[in-house]
Amino acid sequence: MSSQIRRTMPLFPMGTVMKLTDLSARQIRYYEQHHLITPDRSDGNRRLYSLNDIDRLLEVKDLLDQGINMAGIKKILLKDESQAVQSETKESGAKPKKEFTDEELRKLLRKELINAGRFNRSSGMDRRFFH
Amino acid sequence: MSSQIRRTMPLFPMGTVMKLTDLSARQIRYYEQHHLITPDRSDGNRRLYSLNDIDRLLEVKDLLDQGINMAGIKKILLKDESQAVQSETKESGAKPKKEFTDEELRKLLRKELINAGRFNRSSGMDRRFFH
DNA sequence: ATAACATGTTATGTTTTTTAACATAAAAAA
DNA sequence: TTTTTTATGTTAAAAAACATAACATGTTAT
Repeated sequence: MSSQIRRTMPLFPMGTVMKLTDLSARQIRYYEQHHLITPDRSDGNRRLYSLNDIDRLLEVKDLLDQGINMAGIKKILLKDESQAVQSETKESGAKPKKEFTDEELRKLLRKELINAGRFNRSSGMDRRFFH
Repeated sequence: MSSQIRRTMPLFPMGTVMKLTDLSARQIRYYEQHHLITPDRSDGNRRLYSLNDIDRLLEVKDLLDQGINMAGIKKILLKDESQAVQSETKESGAKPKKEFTDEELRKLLRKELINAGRFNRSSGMDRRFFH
């Protein structure tokens, strides 16, 4: 339930996303224009990308590498979303939206960050090897 | 092996870290002054924090909340690191350091980002609910 | 009461990001 | 084969974020 919060949380600025995806800022904004991603904004209007956004960008990149053009990519990536909107609106009509305070979000995120990659830790090895 | 890369990778700028940890920029830099974290820098000298840095900051915060002062926190958090340095230097003396190209790092990270939180996905539900 | 601590505040300079426009090579359509 | 559309590069100006450093201040310990 709370798991989605992490992956949709606006965390990364443009510069980081460029490096993670190896896409240019121009490309990343272009894909946004085409509604393939919808990053959040900071108070100062800076784009902030989530892990889901990055996933999506990497999908776009893969598809482009396969020679598929924007039109095709949109069909592929945005098609089950229209369905999703339907099922979501249906559902959200049924149950009331659960809201979180900033504090609650922070706590959830903290737990999840601590757990993220936990499975990689063989009993504190990381602490030994990486200050 | 590659797992550490993710947690030590410089990803988050100050603003994000402030929100994730609920610490002030001043505090975060202060803890750095005391060597409790050692964030990387961007080309333009901006601090970039890793998941490990954030973990560490949250540890510091907890300890402070418990009334422990910097001196104590340093003892607690930096003590097994000196040991770590030993065992690390020992080991690194034995085996040659494995280096990665930017490209390799990107690929590793991509895989790990895709996997990060994978266990939260019940067969694409997220895609349905959180485009 | 004094000193040391932990953090806030302010000032100034630098880096990063944004938006918007213009440019262009390659692909698609005419 | 021209013409149009696509996908992306480049550039410029303004705004936001961040860096460092100095000074200020409420607490805690001596």
